[in-house]
Amino acid sequence: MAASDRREHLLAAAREVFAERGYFGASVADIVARADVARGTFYNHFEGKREVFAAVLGVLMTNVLSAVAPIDVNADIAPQVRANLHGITRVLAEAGEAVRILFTDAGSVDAEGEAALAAFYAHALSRVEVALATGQTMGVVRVGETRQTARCLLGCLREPVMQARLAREPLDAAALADAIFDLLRCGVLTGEAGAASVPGAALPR
Amino acid sequence: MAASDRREHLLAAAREVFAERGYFGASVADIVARADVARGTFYNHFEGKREVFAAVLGVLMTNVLSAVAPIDVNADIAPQVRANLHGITRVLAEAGEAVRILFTDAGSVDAEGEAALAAFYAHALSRVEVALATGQTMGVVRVGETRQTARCLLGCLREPVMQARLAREPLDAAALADAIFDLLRCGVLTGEAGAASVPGAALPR
Amino acid sequence: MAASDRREHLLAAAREVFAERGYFGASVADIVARADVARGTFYNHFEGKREVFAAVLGVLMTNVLSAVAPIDVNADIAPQVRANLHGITRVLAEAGEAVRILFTDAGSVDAEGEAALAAFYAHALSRVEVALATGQTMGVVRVGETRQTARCLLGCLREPVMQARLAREPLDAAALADAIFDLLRCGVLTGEAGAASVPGAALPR
Amino acid sequence: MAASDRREHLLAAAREVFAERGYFGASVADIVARADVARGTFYNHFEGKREVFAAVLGVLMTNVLSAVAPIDVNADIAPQVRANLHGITRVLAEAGEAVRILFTDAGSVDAEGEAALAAFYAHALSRVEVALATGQTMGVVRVGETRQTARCLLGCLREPVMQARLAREPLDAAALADAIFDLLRCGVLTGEAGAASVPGAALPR
DNA sequence: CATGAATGAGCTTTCATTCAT
DNA sequence: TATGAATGAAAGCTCATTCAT
Repeated sequence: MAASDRREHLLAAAREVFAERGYFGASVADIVARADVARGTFYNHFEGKREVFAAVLGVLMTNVLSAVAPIDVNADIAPQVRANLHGITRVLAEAGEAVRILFTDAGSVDAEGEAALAAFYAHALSRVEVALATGQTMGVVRVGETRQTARCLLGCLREPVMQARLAREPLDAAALADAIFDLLRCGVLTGEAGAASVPGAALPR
Repeated sequence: MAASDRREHLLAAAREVFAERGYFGASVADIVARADVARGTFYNHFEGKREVFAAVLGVLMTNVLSAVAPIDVNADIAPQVRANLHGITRVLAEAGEAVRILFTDAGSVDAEGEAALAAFYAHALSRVEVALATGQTMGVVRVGETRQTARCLLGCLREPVMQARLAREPLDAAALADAIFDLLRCGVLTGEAGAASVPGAALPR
Repeated sequence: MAASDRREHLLAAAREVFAERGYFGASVADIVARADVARGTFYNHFEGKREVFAAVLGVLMTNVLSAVAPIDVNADIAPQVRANLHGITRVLAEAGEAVRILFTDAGSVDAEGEAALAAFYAHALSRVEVALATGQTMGVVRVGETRQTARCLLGCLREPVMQARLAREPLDAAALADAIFDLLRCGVLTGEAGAASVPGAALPR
Repeated sequence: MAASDRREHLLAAAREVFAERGYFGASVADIVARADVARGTFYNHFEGKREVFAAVLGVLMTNVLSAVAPIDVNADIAPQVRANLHGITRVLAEAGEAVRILFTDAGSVDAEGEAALAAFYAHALSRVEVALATGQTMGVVRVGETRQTARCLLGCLREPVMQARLAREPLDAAALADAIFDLLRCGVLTGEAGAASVPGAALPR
């Protein structure tokens, strides 16, 4: 078997095992048993358990990020946002159990892993924040704070996915995307479908 | 020292250590060192590492749940929702680093821990769903799917809290609660502050 | 068993195993089997294989150095030198097989070990060199180069000891000490028992 | 490349690697990397790591032994001894770092290696002992014990060489040979340059 | 109850060697 | 003969847990 094929084979096995047992619950022995290779073979292709986890994680991160298309500001915004939401939820649904690697384990491996995850989220969130700010300038996003809102939107993606996994129910990517879109449309998009008043000012506190 | 004090003392030490290092990064040695007691003493009060973690987690879950007051349907709904949001975010902010125990580690310990977490979330989410359904009946919540929406709302709480932790920035509980409330008000609450049209029907799909 | 007794017990076992198999041939499993304790017990008392080796080596170095008494320059020099030679060879003979730890393994463990050994020898050799220089001033040591000579004297101790071990013959400490002393007396000590002429000048080169 | 050239090439690479890292610190991977050949090629030319080490060691042993010329009993003894000393130290100086292979690693590989080394030394030492005994018969060597003395002489060669390496200073072969020769001349050679009295009898014990 | 030394299963990793190409 | 991916035995080490004091 060619070296890169073997590496992919091991990567797939590792992904399965990490998805099933988590980073700490998975042993290199589990991975090589799943891949049906000898222990040493694993170490011919990866530096160790830590590195293969990073590689698996990297694939997941790339998949997610590549599911988001840039917004064309000259076209209708809402359909593009909706398409992106569908794209991401579809990727997450395709990842199946492996989403736990990205959403649960990545943050609990070690300090370095936490830093890598922080960098990933910082990147993703800044894209969302920029999009929100741009939308505000264009008048398609209601004015207001963007940082917490961006994080909330991320949570709207992450949480339903993880909850579906916890509840052992299949993830309906389309339904989730629509639910989030509805939240967005009636919540952050202005215009005929949006809110008439400035949020945070209408109610006495 | 009385037995129950000793237990509380160990529990506090365990909470600190788990918050700093995570479940797998924390050792019983760390906990007893933090509590300044002998190893054996630990096992006089807890069955083991697994159980003390469950106890720490239980306290956190109870704190969060107890921060939510029942909605009085005869009074204004919105201010009550807002108060509850402020209550939860305040509790989470007070938990500080320990939120990682609830939001990150709890789901990666083992299958049993995952089941416990699933039960906790099932409980919490069902309360939100019931509230949403009640609100729909009362006409204060827009009609539509409730399950994914409830999960999204949970994500709106969890994610900003965890992102603040990852970014090593202090959590501004009030600002977060307001941001979520704005999302709610313009997104899921109907009436004068909400959207005029039925979500999901306005845009061609 | 008291902690320090256990440590001594393990140290003795380690010394035996290292003496028999050498640093790399010895495994921690061998040591704990010899000491008849569990693996973990070993790690309660030593940081690891490397450290227990250093501890064993430290004992040997201390034993050797403490076998050498300072020379009293107001008394006869020769008998004191002779007594020191007997002291060292006796210590080395008592060490038995363990001399290989000091004379063979210490230098091949790693760079750090080599540095430690270099420091030990630098210390020991500088004492010999100072003694030679002092002797030259007093007129009891023939004039000439001291550094290589000091190293030769060290070799006169080390080599016969190691050769006896290699030949699997018991080390006759007294006979060795006398042989070295004879070499010294007729070679480096001047006076009636020494050489009459200046070395290196008598023969054409 | 011809088979024997390939073998020499690997042998040279192995010698360098063993000299730098020692037997246990060196891996076959290091050797083939140094020789810039594939792993399998190594095993086409040598049975394994153990054998290539033996081959490297054999070259070193041969070099050292061949540096010693037989003594012509009809000519002056002293200059011949002196020439041999210079020959050996020159060979050792030329070996550079590789002397550690002969002087340090050879004895710590395994029981078989120790036996090989014992045989080498037994051979070398018996030549020295025979020379000493012959010298005694001829009256050019002082009477007395020869075995320990022969070992001491070996130590006078080995130790300064190793100490120079440990101290990371270049080996001055000529100076060392002279120092040893001075020791010999005033210590073991009788006659005009030697000691007047019988060693071991002059001092009260 | 408090203590802390002892336990040992289980982990990650290394590396000399093999063998199909 | 050259190659280099695959092999797997064996190593050092960790740490949750036990139990005699």
